[in-house]
Amino acid sequence: MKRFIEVEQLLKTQGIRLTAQRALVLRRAVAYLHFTAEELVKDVREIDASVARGTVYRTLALLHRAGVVEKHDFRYGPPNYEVTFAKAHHDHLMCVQCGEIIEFQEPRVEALQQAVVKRFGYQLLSHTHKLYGLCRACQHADPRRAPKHPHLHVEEVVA
Amino acid sequence: MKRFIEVEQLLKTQGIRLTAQRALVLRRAVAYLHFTAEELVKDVREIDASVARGTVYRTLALLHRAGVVEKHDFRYGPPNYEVTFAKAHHDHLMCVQCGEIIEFQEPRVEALQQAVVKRFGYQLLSHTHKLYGLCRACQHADPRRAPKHPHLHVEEVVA
DNA sequence: TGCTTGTTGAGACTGAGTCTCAAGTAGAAA
DNA sequence: TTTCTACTTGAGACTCAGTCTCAACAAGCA
Ligand SMILES: [Zn+2]
Ligand SMILES: [Zn+2]
Ligand SMILES: [Zn+2]
Ligand SMILES: [Zn+2]
Repeated sequence: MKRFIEVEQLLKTQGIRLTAQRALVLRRAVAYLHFTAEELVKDVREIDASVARGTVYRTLALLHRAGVVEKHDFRYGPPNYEVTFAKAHHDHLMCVQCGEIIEFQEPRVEALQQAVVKRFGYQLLSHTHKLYGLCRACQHADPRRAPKHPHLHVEEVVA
Repeated sequence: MKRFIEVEQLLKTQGIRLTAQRALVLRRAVAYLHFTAEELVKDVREIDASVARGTVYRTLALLHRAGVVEKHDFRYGPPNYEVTFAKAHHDHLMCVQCGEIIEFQEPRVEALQQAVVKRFGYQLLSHTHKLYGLCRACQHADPRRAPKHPHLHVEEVVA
């Protein structure tokens, strides 16, 4: 809820109108850690079926432009979105077997990125750094047992 | 041409049949540094219009399974493929303005990745590390001049 | 030669995302 | 309030990349 209100204020300062539909989309988005666009569509429409798919996509794009939402192209499954507003920068480690996503920070890598771009005369704008592997459980489990990239993590349930 | 023959031999040891269609797809693929699936379809069909789209995709998947081709999801534009067979591991730096792609190696980052996964008890299988920024030219150029993510780099022209 | 299996072309199909447009709001002005 | 304008929306058609199906077609083999 706190995140929701912070974002609400940010949008106001940017002159972006927070309609009822947008508020619902945002409220559901901040409830997730990572989510796909279609998951969010489904989730939102379960609460209010009159909200059109296009509206969810438009709002997602809006929030992205406003710097509230980031898009992650994980190699397995469809792209993932994340409300990164008011969250420290982090990169991701994913279990290719069960789909668990871990967020990590590694300042030494971030520093080396600057060194790399300097080598080529580039100005660094952004980066993605994703590690893929097997979590401890999946290293030992029967590979036929675990489902591939299932459910996403829901942080809290907002009514 | 050398790469083509090396790959040809690798496929033979894996018992994968190199049909005329597959050979054409492969021959065109090794001519590129990075390419999209649809670009390769177009390219191949310009030489032999009887080759079906499905065949190009199937061959790409085949080469991927054989460890010959890698897929890169750059954030801008459609996914890119690369024949990485007999090439040293590298990561990528992309200019978001003109689309230039630079390959770089940074062993210290590779080492730190191992440290990260160890922290979480993971076994590292693979990773992607992409830096996005502005090349020297685009930092100074009028932003309206340069086209966005254009042409891909062709390494050699194979008849 | 026939048998078996793998491969292909053609085209239907899918899923994710975009676009269009008429109808519906929210403010701002009067 | 009413009116004007600009923004937003729902509905659904559309696009594009990629996948699937299947009948026809080769390769390799006995
Ligand atoms: Zn980072
Ligand atoms: Zn995250
Ligand atoms: Zn690397
Ligand atoms: Zn490369």
